[in-house]
Amino acid sequence: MGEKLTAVTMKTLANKLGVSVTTVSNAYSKPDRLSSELRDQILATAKDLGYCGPSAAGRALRSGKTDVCGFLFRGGISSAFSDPYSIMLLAGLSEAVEVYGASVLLLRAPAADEEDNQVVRRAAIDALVVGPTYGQESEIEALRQRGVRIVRTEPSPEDDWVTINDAKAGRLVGKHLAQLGHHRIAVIAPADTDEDVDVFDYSPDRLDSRITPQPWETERVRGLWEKLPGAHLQVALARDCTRQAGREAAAAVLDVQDRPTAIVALSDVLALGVWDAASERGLTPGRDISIVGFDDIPDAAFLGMTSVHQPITDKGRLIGRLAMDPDYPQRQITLPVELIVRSSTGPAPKN
Amino acid sequence: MGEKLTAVTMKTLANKLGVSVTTVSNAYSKPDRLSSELRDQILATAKDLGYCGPSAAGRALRSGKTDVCGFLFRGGISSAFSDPYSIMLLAGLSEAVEVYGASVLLLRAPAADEEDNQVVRRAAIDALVVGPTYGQESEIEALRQRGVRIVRTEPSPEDDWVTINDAKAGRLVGKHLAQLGHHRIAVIAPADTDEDVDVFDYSPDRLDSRITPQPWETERVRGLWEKLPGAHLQVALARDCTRQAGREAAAAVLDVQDRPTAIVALSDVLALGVWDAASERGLTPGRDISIVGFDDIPDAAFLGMTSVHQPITDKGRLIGRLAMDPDYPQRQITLPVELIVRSSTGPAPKN
DNA sequence: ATCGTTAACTTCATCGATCAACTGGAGGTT
DNA sequence: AACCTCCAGTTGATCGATGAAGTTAACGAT
Repeated sequence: MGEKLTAVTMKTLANKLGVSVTTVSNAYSKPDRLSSELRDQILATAKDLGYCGPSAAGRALRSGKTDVCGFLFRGGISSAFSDPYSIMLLAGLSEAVEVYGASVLLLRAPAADEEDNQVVRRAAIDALVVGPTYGQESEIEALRQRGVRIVRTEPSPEDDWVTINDAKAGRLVGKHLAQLGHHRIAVIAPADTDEDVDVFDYSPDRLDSRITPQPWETERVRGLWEKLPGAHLQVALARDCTRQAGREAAAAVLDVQDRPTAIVALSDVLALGVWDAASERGLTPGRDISIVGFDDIPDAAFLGMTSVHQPITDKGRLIGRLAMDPDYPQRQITLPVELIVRSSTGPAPKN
Repeated sequence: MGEKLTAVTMKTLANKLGVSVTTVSNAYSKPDRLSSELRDQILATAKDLGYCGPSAAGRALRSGKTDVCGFLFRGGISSAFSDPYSIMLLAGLSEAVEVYGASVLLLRAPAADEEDNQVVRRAAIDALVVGPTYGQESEIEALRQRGVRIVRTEPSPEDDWVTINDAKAGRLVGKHLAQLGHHRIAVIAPADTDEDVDVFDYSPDRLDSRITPQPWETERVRGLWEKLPGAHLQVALARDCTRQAGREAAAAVLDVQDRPTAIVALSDVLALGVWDAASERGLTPGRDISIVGFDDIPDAAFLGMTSVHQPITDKGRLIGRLAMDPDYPQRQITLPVELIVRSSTGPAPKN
């Protein structure tokens, strides 16, 4: 009987007060278009009736604004949350987006073999942040046509982006290791595969053929290679981008006769795993073996990891700003990188 | 001239194919209501015209479903991302929510002193996950009236929840420390304040008056107290729930004449800070001083922290299920806790 | 006295999709 | 032959709000 048969809408308020629906709408979104007395009266009545402001759906449909910024994860959500890099990026992004009164919607990108996922197409968003390249460009294209602004973390001709110079990051590491006299070097790269750890001698083509080529990965290795002419460069593929996977991959290159004198992990999470693997074998990082990471996440810095710093949180903030503000002047941005030398690297052992 | 004046909608498709809009709609959401030939034809045409599926706004308005689950953060987003607990919870939540084809929307709860934030009211969500209690119940109430399902991480008469028995968690720790012979104990509690570290002798009332009473905090201390009759229990308030804050708070209780023999941090992140503070003073956890945390996060487990384990990711998953499935039978769930004894606790030193 | 302007509202059309109810025909029943 | 059912669609109303374009009345300027 006394059930709530109809929801409270602007119409309810309008009828009760004898004003038009538009006026009620204005009370919320354009306060200067009506007398403040009436506005107060409307808001008071709203509170009385339990009306909690304009419905997002109606508003979104009519005005086309949702005040939501999508964040597209590659692979599973779990992978995103297991890497401090993603988390810090997300933190910066949220912070910036919040300033515009918007929120962040986490979207899972379908894996390459999944059928097109409706989750992304169905998202009600004003802008979409796309992480490291991910096959399904057609979905993104469709969203773009619908007026969704796209912001990427890698250069792209059509969209806005905020990135770092990954090749330079690689070169910084290469130069550092060259100066320390390292010649036998292993690279740990994430591969997103279930297979066993795979180790092979580096060449650009071979790397591309083994992993879904992610620009940030190939660029980093390329830069590294550039500054290490004549070095013996191996690549070990890690199952995914986690500490444990880094540990396993490192094990594969450490447990051989002529182990490398330096190990470069393409991200700090992997580098932490390398550290674990080294410690377990009684090797002291920086003395018996050099370890370098990328991204300079706090956990690694804390241990004394030599790493290429990038302003991750600032990157997130900038991305958020680009996403929410179509008038922000600079729309394709490269942030600086810097090698932070700590205790995990040292001269190559002389044996 | 050739600008895109009108977006491609279902109407566009319907006109082009000479069918009704409803049929186009059905092609997407009710495939069994039309012949598969026609459906294929519609989808093909959609691809041709660059139509990317039903607009979320229209769909949300008419059907009332958004396929979005809100997650309300207390305090700033930054605090949420700085605690592995939140992140693991979020990971589990996302994973579960995804199964229902939905996504997670991150919402920042306004601080107590901010004016009501529209972000929350404007959110287009089917369900809302509310973390540790947060003042603005009226906003939540309004959403509830609009049909948004509320799921909490703490017991609540009106809503669904998934929680742990915090008092029991406290008792487990208390019992453990009692058995080890500890009598001088300090508790590190997060306070969300900018003031200096504050240390005082424990009593339920005093604790409540110092911090915004969060049930999980007060319950944990209460349980602890229960199993430590006659012990000298101090409380030190940490600025917030970060490692650094834990370190500072621990410093305040360590740098005194009769320092406690055991320190209980109300969360593992804080406990890590305590560990740092102890190490800096040359104290070995488990021998010179015992340290206990809660939540059993990987970083702490890795170091050997004694902690009360709770299935955080599963908690997130369950919360997601409750949020997305109104028919899930059990709607108020208490998950088990378990004390994991590691190297950070040991017998109280005899001096 | 007339015109222009502004404040404070109202009217009307519309955003894009979905639901409830209905239709025409093919096929099966009794 | 009359009746029922199911399939494959159609029609029309509607979700809740907002932008564009009026409409008043009051006021000041000329």
